[in-house]
Amino acid sequence: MHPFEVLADPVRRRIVEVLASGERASGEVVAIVGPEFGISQPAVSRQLRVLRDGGFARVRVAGQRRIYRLDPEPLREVDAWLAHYRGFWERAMDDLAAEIERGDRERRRRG
Amino acid sequence: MHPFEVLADPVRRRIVEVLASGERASGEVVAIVGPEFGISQPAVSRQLRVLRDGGFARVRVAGQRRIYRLDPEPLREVDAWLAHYRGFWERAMDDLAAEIERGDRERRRRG
DNA sequence: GGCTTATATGAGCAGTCGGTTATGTATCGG
DNA sequence: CCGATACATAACCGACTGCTCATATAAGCC
Repeated sequence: MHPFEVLADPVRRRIVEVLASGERASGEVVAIVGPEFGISQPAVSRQLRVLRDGGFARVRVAGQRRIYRLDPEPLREVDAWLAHYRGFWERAMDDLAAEIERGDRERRRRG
Repeated sequence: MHPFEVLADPVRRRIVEVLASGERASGEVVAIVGPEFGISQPAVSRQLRVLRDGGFARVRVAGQRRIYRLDPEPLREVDAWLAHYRGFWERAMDDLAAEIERGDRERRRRG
């Protein structure tokens, strides 16, 4: 699954957010995210699986707990994809700035 | 539609790519993207609509043509979201570097 | 005006996604 | 061992996505 596809779901984005603050057991993620979205334990568990399969999360078994930890790799991929367009939008920003500048001059000229 | 949701589709990502290289008429986008994905004109047209609705593209009417131009705003949103995690993966990179460093010392020590 | 070109939209349909309930599989604790 | 706990998976289902073909809309050209 493509990273963007994984991040298309709000529950998964939220889980990424949660995991970014540190490792969490599956049950902890359920306790946080479940109520927020009004979804059940299996629903969260499946989203964790998608994150795993998508490379966003690693699991470690600790007794009866599964500890999830964020893997930054796919996020870096997204960043790399985005980097292609960074030049583009900075240029657009410059154009906008130039436009505003031009408008200011215009208004000043008119008084 | 959330930017990530818009970018979840490969056809739409490709169209963003195409538009990043400059304005294109709808028909030009169809001519490029259609064959690449083996999809019809209406299919491309509908993806252009999703990009429009998602704020990724602006249209200008020129006679019977519709000229599409990329709007960087949603891309910047994605970048902003990602920025929260940039620190996280840089830290992860440092950890990895430290790990490699440690491994190197280990190997050196063992000869 | 009537034909052609450019593009969008409607209707219909198969496939996928994400949810639910029910159940399976380990591990912990007495 | 056995019940409780933590988590994953199975089976099912409704909603949504993205495609197709057919058609609508509007401008360009003679």
